[in-house]
Amino acid sequence: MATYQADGWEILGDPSRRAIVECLAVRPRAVGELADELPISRPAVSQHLRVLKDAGLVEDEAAGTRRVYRLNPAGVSALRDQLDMFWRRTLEGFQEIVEEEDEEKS
Amino acid sequence: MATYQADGWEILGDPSRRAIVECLAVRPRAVGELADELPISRPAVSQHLRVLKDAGLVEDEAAGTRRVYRLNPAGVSALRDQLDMFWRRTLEGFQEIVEEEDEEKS
DNA sequence: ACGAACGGTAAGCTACGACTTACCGATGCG
DNA sequence: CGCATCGGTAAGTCGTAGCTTACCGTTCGT
Repeated sequence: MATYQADGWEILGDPSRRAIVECLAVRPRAVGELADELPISRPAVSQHLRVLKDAGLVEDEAAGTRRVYRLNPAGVSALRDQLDMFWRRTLEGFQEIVEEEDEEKS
Repeated sequence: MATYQADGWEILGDPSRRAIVECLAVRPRAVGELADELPISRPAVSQHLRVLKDAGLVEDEAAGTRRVYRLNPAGVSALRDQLDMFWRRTLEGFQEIVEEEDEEKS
């Protein structure tokens, strides 16, 4: 896999990209369909799809003159894990502090 | 709370900010200490801390001439929840697709 | 075989975010 | 009291991510 994980956060840091992911989560779509639902142009969508594809988050499939994109299960869960790692590392040392604070969450 | 959640992803999208959070997770620190451990200047750290504070992720406490920052448990878990919501929404509709794919990995 | 639909790519513009230097107020110490 | 340390703020620079328009190749339909 030459997925070359671009840090995860960089990828989902962009709102348009998150929208695309959420959109594809509902069901696979062609590029034009995505562009219709988003406030950006079709080329912009194409560029985002490229990033998502490089990250292994989506895969594409030719369907006639159209190109249908869908989420890639493996890529999605890989990214999810990567982000979870951050939280794990953070909350790990952080746990002690929380315990000191005890009841703080109102 | 006028925390005004700046979308979560925007906040942790920046590597320096993530580094600060991880750093504070270990133990509270003064601004200068943070600047020493990071490859950026002290004012830059200050600006990041501002963002993190506005987001309710950290809280500060005056200690003499120094100002000690620490993670805010409530803010951290709130942010975590917010990000989890994205995953939940995404994976929800996505689940069906995964089941269709069944064994597709490898 | 021609025209239309679809989508990827190139080139260029723009806006914004991160960083720096410079300055200032506040606090602690001799 | 000055003097030094610490940190927040202002102002300005710079890089880059995201967007658009324009163009081109490919595929389907008739």
